[in-house]
Formats: sequence, structure tokens, C-alpha cells
Amino acid sequence: MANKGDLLPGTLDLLILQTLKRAPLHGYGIAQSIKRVSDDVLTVEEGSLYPALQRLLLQGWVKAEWKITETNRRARYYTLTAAGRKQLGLEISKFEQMMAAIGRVLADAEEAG
Amino acid sequence: MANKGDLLPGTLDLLILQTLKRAPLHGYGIAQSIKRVSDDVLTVEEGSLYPALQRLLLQGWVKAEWKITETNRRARYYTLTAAGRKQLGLEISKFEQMMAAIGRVLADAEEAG
DNA sequence: TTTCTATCCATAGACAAACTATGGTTCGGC
DNA sequence: GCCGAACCATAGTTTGTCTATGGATAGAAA
Repeated sequence: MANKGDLLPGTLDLLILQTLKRAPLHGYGIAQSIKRVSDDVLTVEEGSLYPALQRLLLQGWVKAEWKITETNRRARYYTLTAAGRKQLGLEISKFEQMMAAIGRVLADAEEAG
Repeated sequence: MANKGDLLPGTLDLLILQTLKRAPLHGYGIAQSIKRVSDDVLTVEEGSLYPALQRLLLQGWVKAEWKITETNRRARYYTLTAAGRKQLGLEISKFEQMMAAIGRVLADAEEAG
């Protein structure tokens, strides 16, 4: 019950920014990409994705522009800004630090106080 | 801004259960242990800890009893139940699966659709 | 003996993030 | 003409964590 959802809370912005680092993408494509690259483990619901993109826009970490997709549709393409690239670096290092710390707790078998 | 807090959301139950797997402990001791073992990276606030312990009690994953500490104080000791041990296993494997998936996204440099 | 710090418990309210549910448009296949 | 997939987006709920409180007691320091 600690997490019933489709992804680890607190990692969505990280995943989006990282995905956009590869190439600009529209929302739907971002969700597809994360799902595909993670082998269907991580599913980003639209109700999570679009609010997240709004946050990222407000922070100035991504910018958006309307374009036409290869399949001839209107779509909003999001691009990582310089600030977003910097932020991504910060989030990755913070994330890795946390992972290392959690790893220490999980690895900790026995120890005297 | 993805996470301003002291730990990764969704990992608290996991950390508590794992800590109790080593030995029964009171709330204060759980927080100290996590902080110490994680080299001060993970700090569990009391306002997060006690609600979490209530959740775990309700789920039947831990049980509690009042005892006297080594320092001669009243304290509620929490013990992992059999169900809790099972749950811990589940949460660890789910967590590791997520970590692997996030790792794939972060490692993904370039790829054609 | 008063005071302070550390040890311990616990809850209420605020806040942010993610989910459910919903509603809409357009393209292409049937 | 219909339907599914590709796209956008928001409102409202839920859940988890944090902030802010509040209280009690042991032991050290003053």
C-alpha cells in the first residue's frame, strides 16, 4: 500500500526532463516513450502528465510550441531549456544520493548501535 | 521542486519495515536508525513517522507493545509480524523493479522509435 | 532545585503530487 | 458513418509527507 500507483512518487519530473533531453516531444509521446523504455513498468497517466508539464513550463524548465506531427496532427511539442537541463542534473544527483542512502538501509543486515 | 522533502515519497513504509526487520524498536529509535544508517541523508520527521506507524499497525504489518527502554523510559516497541515480513519482501521487489525501470530511462541515451 | 536538553509519544492542518474520471478534437481504417 | 487511436486538458479526490503543536519524563548541568 506504500505505493499503489504506476510510478514512484517524486520521480515524474525527473523522468519527463530526462525523456525530453533526448529530443523534443509532445505529451502523448512522452508518456509512450517512458512506458516503452521502461519495458511497461512505468505508466504515466495523462492526469499526472499534463499537470506536471504545466509545472515544468511555469518553472521555465521546458518550453512548448504547437506543431504538426508526422501523422498530420496538431500537437504541443515540449523542449528542454538550458535551465531545465541544469535542473535535470540536480534532480539526477539528488535521486542518486537518495538511492544510495536507501540502498544502505536495505543492505544493513545487523549492527550494534 | 520535484521533491523538497527529507526522503523519497513512497519509500517510508519500506524503510520502516526494513528497520524493524533487524530488531523491534520504538518510534524514536526507528527514526534515529534510518538517519544513522543512511549517513544522515534520510531524515524521518515525527509527523511522518507516527502516521506511517499507524498505517502499518492497521494493516497488521507491525504490532506494538509498551515497554521500558534501556534508559528507563516508557516507549512503544514495534515488531514486524509475519504479514509484515511478507509485505516487506513485496515492497522490496516492487521497489527494485521500479529502480531498474527508472535506471533504464536514465541510461537511455539515444534510440530510434 | 530549577532549568535545560534529549528522549519519547501523538495529532491536526497544510500542502503537493499523483490518480480517477471526464470531456473534447481529429485522423484513418472499416 | 462509426470507432479506435492519437492528441489535448481540467476538476476533484486521495494519499503521503511536512510543519507546527502539544505533552511527558529522565538525567545532566547550573
